[in-house]
Amino acid sequence: MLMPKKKLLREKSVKAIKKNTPKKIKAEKIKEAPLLLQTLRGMKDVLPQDQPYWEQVRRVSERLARDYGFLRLDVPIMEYANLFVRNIGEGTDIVEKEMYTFITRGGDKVALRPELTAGNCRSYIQHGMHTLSKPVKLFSTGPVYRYERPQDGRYREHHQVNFDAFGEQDPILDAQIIQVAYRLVQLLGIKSVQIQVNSIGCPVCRKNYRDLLVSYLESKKSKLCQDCKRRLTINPLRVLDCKEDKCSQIASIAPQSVDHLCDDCRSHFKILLEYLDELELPYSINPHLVRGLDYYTKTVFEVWSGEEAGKQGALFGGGRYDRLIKSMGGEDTPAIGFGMGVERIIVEMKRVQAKAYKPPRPRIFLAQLGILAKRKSLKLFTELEKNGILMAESFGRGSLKSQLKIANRLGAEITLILGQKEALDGTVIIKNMATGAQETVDMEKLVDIIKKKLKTDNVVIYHNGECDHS
RNA sequence: GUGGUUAUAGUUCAAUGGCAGAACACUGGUUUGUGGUACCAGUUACAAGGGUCCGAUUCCCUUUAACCACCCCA
Repeated sequence: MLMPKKKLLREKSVKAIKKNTPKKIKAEKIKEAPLLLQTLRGMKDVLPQDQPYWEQVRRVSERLARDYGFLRLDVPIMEYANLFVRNIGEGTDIVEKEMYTFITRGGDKVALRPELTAGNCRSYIQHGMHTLSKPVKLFSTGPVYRYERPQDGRYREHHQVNFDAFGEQDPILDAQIIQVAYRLVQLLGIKSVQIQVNSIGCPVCRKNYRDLLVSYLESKKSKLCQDCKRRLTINPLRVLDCKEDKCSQIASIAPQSVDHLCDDCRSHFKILLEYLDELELPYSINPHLVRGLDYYTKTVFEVWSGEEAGKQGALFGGGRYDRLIKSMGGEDTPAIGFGMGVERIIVEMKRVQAKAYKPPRPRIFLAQLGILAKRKSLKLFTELEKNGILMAESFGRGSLKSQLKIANRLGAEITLILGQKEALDGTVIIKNMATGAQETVDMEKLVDIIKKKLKTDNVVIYHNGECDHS
């Protein structure tokens, strides 16, 4: 029942136009920016001072992707809106009120992606990746967009790191994905975490369970909070992780999904737990763990910070989505994956004082004095750079004093001084910043001498940042 | 989307219904081509708009934004 790709795509675009013409925004509601010098609400600049954390996340996740055989996939940040509406679920808040949806000049109803999985699946089908040897493991990372009220670590534009594996239903893949998630936080320096797992079953046993749960909750309906009364019809599973005391009490004695799985799902879950035991992961079964997106089946999991599953929320999570590819019009392909929010994990890294990436720092400062020297210094810098010697400079500054001040602040071990006299003689002064000793050397021999000095001083040229891969 | 707290310099914080202050940071200087400390000097702010008032950064309203709790999720 594989629909022709072109037809599938065209059908979507036509639907997209017909369905849901955009609600007209009243003219007076359209706001011009009061201040141009301000980021949009919920959007954030990643400043140089925060880059070490971002770089750490990039390095660690790319390394894990490589080590566990995940190939990188990048897909556009925009897709037909219906790709998300249909696959994430029409009733979910994400598509109902949080998507950035708009009509293009060409009349296509499109959306900025609110998550990565749907686009990855689209790409998987569109490019016939089912012909690759299974499992097809994909790593993706990039911005996603949700129009919601911002808070610390939660933005309208945030970045996710995603690991997905397609085409393998063996629970060993579930275990491996969870292991990757665990390794990821470990390598990021968040040592104290707990993994919670649950199984919400396949569509069949899930529906049976859901009916059971609803009838149970109906009997207690009067005691539920307002939100949960609403959830009861929209997404009853969500009642299970309501934080209201009265609801969680009711939830605590509610029927549990793990007790009502079909044979296949139960054995899948049982084998997964055996693998997790074998991996010695700090996991626990949380029968109240349900995830917000409609496409999940069987295994769902979350990574929590701290030893106890206390008040703190999940850092990130994921699960199995065995039906998604097929429902999108692809071959029946089981899949599992997880997504991690970068901003949120960085908040946690800072909280636990995790190590961030330290870029290589220049050990040498190049100072110049006088018009001729200034002119020559530009080229000298390049000559040294070509030889792999990393330097700092402050060409715009005039006085030697201020340049040495900078050199000192940057912690340079050596300052090269090129003055008027040296520029004429074809020499350079090498000044040891620790001792203050100076020597004048021939410009020709400079590269060799520097290299030698850096070596004997036990300084590695281009020494690598301290990205701990223990 | 709901409720709450907040908004003063690049940063962290003061004070005040009547000329807005510190620390750190930044720039320069303390003689002519030499850094860390010290000293001196300088740049930079009342989020935006309206109202009350002789006068508002201060009181009130609106907007915008940040943060917190919901909601939801990463």
